[in-house]
Amino acid sequence: MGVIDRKEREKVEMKRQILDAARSLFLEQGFEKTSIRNIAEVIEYSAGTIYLYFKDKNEILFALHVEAFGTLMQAMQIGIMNETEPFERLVSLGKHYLKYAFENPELYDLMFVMTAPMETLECRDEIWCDGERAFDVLKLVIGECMNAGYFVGEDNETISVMMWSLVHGLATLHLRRRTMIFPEERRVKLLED
Amino acid sequence: MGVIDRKEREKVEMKRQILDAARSLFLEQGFEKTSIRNIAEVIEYSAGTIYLYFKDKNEILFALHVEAFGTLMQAMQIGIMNETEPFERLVSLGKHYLKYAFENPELYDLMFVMTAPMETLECRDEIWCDGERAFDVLKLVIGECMNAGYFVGEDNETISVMMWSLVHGLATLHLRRRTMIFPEERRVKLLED
DNA sequence: TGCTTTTCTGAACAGTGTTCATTTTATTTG
DNA sequence: CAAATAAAATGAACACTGTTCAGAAAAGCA
Repeated sequence: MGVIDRKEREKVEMKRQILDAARSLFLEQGFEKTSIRNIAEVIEYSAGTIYLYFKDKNEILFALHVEAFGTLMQAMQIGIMNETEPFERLVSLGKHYLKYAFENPELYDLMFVMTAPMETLECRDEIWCDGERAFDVLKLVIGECMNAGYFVGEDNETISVMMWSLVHGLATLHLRRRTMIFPEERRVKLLED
Repeated sequence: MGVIDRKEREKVEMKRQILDAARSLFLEQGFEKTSIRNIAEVIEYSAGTIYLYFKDKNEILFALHVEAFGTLMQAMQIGIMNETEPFERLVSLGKHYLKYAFENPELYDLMFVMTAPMETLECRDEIWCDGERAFDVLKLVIGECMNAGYFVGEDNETISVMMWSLVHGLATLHLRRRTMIFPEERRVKLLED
């Protein structure tokens, strides 16, 4: 029965097609302004067909959310690999995080800002375990820094929250305002001592 | 002609009624899920009537946005009044900012997160001048701190952006996740040295 | 009282997410 | 190969959305 294997492949390929079209449209004109019919038109199917592959418009968003977290994690991993000295690692991690946010502003939005349509869904818990894994990476790097004598007398988790807050705040403020003209990089270096 | 004065009063009162109903519904079920007909039903008028007082659903959101910034500014002013020593002022400012964000989570969202429906409008510039005034307050307080010898060798604007990023990040992360269980206050104190 | 202006309504339009009976297409069986 | 069965795709339909606008109702003025 090679047929059922092929069917399976066709199914995931169809999902891919839908997700690609959806991402492109979401990032181009936003989630709310993109209709199922729009997506259907792009992939040249009828609107109803999409509901054979995703039960919801929200489920499409959710799938894209998971993907986006995957690529962010990848970017963070690269940030870690590049440096060996603990503190430099932290700086590199921050830089790559911001780089990702600035290069994929709409995706970043989709990950951290657009909770609104999600919280209707019951996925609220599972959706953030990706986020927590990213947070674990940060805690790990900061742990190294503490071992190297950097944040003396402070709690790891506290420092991690601080760091993430700082960088996340930097990201969202930048994405929503011009406030800082260009030198994002210098800031990352200046901030810790 | 006291009549036209009364008409004017009735007009602003009607606007108030609409805004109150809209705020309540927005904060309760979200912007997108609230329809003009919902608002109309609450104030016991027909849907069309609302368009005699606001040209858009977005304009209603905009009006609420302005109001929310007003109350935030108020909260910040109180934060400043309470302390005289520059650094304690900064801490108090941060605390009151966070307090406001945590006590009015949906309003905070409305101010800083829900840009999505706004950016369609041309108001992008005027809408943020409120935000910049709040930022000016921060710069002022930080300026005092620098005079008192706190952030040596750093740029005022840079520090201000850092501070705001940190606090804003803290706010949004907290509003979107449980991550930090309770001790938000201690953090504000720990962070600067 | 009539006449004018303001306020309000409710039907209409084009769009939305979603469902489902029906038709088209693909696979398996005789 | 043809008939029967299973799978996939359609498009009409439903209840909703924001928004507009001709006409009805109310209020102000002479």
